[in-house]
Amino acid sequence: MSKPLIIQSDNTILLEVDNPDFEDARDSISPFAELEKSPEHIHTYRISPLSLWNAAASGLEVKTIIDVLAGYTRYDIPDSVITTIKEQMKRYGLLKLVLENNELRLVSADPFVISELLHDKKMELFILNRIDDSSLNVNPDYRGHIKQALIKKGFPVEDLAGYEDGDPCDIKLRDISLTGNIEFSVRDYQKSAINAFYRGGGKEGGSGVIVLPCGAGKTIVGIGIMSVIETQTLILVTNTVALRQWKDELLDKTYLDPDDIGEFSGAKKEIKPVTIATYNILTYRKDKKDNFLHFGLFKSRNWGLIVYDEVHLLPAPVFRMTSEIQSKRRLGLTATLIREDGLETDVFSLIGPKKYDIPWKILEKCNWIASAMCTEIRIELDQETRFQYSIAREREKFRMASENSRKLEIVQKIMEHHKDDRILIIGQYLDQLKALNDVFKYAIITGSTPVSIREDLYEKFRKGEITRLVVSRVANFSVDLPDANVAIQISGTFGSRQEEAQRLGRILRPKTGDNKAFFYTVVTSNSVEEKFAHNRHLFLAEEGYEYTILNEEMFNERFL
DNA sequence: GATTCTGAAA
DNA sequence: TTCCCTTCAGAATC
Repeated sequence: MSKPLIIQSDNTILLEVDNPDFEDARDSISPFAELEKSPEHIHTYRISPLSLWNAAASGLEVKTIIDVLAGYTRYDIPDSVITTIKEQMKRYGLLKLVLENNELRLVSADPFVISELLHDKKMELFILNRIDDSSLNVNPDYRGHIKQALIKKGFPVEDLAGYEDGDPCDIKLRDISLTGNIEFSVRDYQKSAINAFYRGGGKEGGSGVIVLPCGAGKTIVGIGIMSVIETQTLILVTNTVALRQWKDELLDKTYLDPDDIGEFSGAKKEIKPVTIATYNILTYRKDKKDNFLHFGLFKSRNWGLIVYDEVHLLPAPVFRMTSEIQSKRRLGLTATLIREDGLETDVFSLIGPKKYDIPWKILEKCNWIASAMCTEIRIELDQETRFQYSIAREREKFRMASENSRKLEIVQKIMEHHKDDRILIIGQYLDQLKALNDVFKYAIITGSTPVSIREDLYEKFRKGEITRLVVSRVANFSVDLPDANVAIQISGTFGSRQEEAQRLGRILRPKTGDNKAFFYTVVTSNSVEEKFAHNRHLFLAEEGYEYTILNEEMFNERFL
């Protein structure tokens, strides 16, 4: 039997999907390579510097990587690829930040690296003086900036300068959760994540990112880490619902007193030993020229740990603030390290390297999340719109294809097929959703739906009083959106992988019975939408999900 | 004092 | 390149 991998000298890896070893090979290479393309038969992965640095930081060794590649490759591994792996892996830790004699020092075993830095214009600002061949004394105020500058030069610094402990805070986990009275225990993979973060105890275990899918209990990991470090903690979240959730979970899973947990948002400005704040309020400015009004929150207490929830959404100004507080322990939590704005290296150097992740498929096997069947249905535009489309300007085409009115028929057929299921219909355009709702008269939730009505509908949906819910892009943000077992996507943003992950996450909470969920995407064929839809698949393919792609004829055969 | 509305920013 | 959602502060209203 031939092997599934072809490794090319441009550092790409071709992976054959129909090979019996496909799944094993995929899971083995994903810790150090990023998926780039995923059409039907051959997937393309890339071994990039960043993916190798993250791998090095999470403890993977060169030998392990080369053994994996050697085990699955069809032809010899090109020498240049082996060289790249060795070189880049070595780069992580080639420069280290350490604290010696109360001075912040950049040290390296390689004197040439040190002399290279001494002759670099950009580094002049940071370097105080040269100590010897292997170490430089640098300005501690620029700890974050130094790491940012060096990673751009291709040197991911290993930061061993240690952390300030922060004021202590008694955070103990309960054995039994308050609500529901169920015995509460941290799952094995959550324990591994906590240990990975705290590896090395003090110095190494100070900062980094933990990657877990939606619904896998990132909050629990965060709380677990808080209970290990036991220090006053600042938690940053994306919105007020998440804020409320963190608070509820903290009260439910730890012995913290409600008086010890503060809420820092538009509504309240409390600062307590554990404080939860929104990104939004931190980046608030009266005027573009103003300073950030609430920047002081970072320094208002002697925090020992800063938690960044949904680190892939971290706004740029918060990065800037973060570079000022590199002596604080930092934990990033996310479902995907992918940022559409390419700030991945900033996450690496300012929050920290990836410390732990686990493929979704493995959680699925253990039934921690539901298994999902993904189907994409491609349909034509009707004759009239097709003509309009052909003469439309490029920028209007995407919207026309997205709002293809024939999508309604397909939605209807899918819903008939899933008569007894709980269905979310997710779309991007309000006009489209309203048009759909004029026909079906289901409950609809958009940004302008008041919170009280949202909660009422969520509640009814949870109880099963209503089984269909039409939602706009609120589906991407709203944390309290109830779980369903079928999602139908009728339009989406320009190829956002994140969005796809988020929306699939909506149906992944474990189900009673056979633990199955269904994810449908309806796309206009031969249009720009098709191209973008393809890009969205990338992330999911990386996590091992397959898409069945049906044209209208095939769809009708299966669904009638 | 609490709620709801508004517009701006991202 | 889009459109949309969210959040904030401050004003208006109860």
